[in-house]
Amino acid sequence: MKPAATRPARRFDPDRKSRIIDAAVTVVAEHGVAGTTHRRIAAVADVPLGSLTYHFDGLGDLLAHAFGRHAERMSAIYESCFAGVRDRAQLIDAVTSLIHADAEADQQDWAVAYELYLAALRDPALRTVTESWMRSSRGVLERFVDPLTARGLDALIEGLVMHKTLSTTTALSEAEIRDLVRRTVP
Amino acid sequence: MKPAATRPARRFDPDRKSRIIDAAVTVVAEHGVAGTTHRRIAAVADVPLGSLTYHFDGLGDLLAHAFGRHAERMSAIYESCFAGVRDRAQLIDAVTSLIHADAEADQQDWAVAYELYLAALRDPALRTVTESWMRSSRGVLERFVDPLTARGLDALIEGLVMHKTLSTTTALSEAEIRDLVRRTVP
DNA sequence: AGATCATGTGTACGTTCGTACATATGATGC
DNA sequence: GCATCATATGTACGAACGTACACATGATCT
Repeated sequence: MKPAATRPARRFDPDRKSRIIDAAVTVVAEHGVAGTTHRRIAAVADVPLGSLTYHFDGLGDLLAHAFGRHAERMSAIYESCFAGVRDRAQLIDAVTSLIHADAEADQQDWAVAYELYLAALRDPALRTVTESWMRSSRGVLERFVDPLTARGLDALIEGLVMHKTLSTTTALSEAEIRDLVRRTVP
Repeated sequence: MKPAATRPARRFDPDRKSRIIDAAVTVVAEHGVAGTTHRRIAAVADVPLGSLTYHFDGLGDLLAHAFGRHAERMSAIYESCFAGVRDRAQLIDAVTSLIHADAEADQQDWAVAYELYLAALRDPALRTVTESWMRSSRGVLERFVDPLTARGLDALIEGLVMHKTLSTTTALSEAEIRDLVRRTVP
């Protein structure tokens, strides 16, 4: 008989490493990079503490993986958001809905993105992640508009979402957002 | 005779509290909120460790003061940047130079601002600081344009500066920035 | 079935943190 | 000049952190 109830002894958990990365993203979303610790991630992923240092080369390495995964997910969201765009009007609609949060990206997703930006500002090892994410999002926009307009749209999205996320009082209406978006698209 | 050279015994330092706040801003700029500790601030301000808990009600209180001071300084920069603006062309020039970092705000100032945004996202006590700072910067712009345009400009500034701060590779030229700014100003 | 060994985990260590508090200090009233 | 007390500071403590490592575990091979 097994030594029942003494040890869960959960072994052979094939996508444990992947689950740890997801847990790390969750913890960053909830507590920020500053509040992200091995122990919290382990608790969310439901794995022992030692499992983190076993699979990853320290907390920095784990954070890099987490941000990388988040960037991939955000890229996918961008991709699907602009998938059916055919003309200028549809592009404006897509950007507007992305900002107005009718799209798939919620408040927490953007919060993680901002955490990444700030972390990358101080940790050069994360620059590759931000660079590739920016290139990806800009690349999607460049299918429809010239590079400069793409930069402008990217910045406008970032800025409006950030203000929307922070400002508790007065949110911009969808019509107002569309108005602003339309101005930057020639 | 005094017990020379044993104790500096620096007492009655009238603007010590203010100096501690400045030191806190410096530490946040260099190490981020995550790397901001009592001990580091004390070292920069050149005061004993106990002085921080004496003058402030914990680290959170000190951070709030630091962010408040930074917001004031940024408001002053905005103010002086738009002081001589008379017409649309001058407004566009002012915004462009603010983004292009010919203005007084340097990279570190913006970094602190982003730290504040992120911290406020999780700490409601900091919301008052961000709210007043946003109201202030928006108020300056609203002297020249309608409220919606002010929001758009504010977001564009934030987004472009953020991308500029992060992206190491390709920076936008001043002419390109001016082009984008001109589009959002009707 | 039993020996073997790569794979995985519990625990303990050294460090650093925020904070509290007993004590030192010097300005002030007598 | 001396006692007094608000002001300021050095130090110590408990908690939480990242990380390392000795040991348990079960798949694999003979």
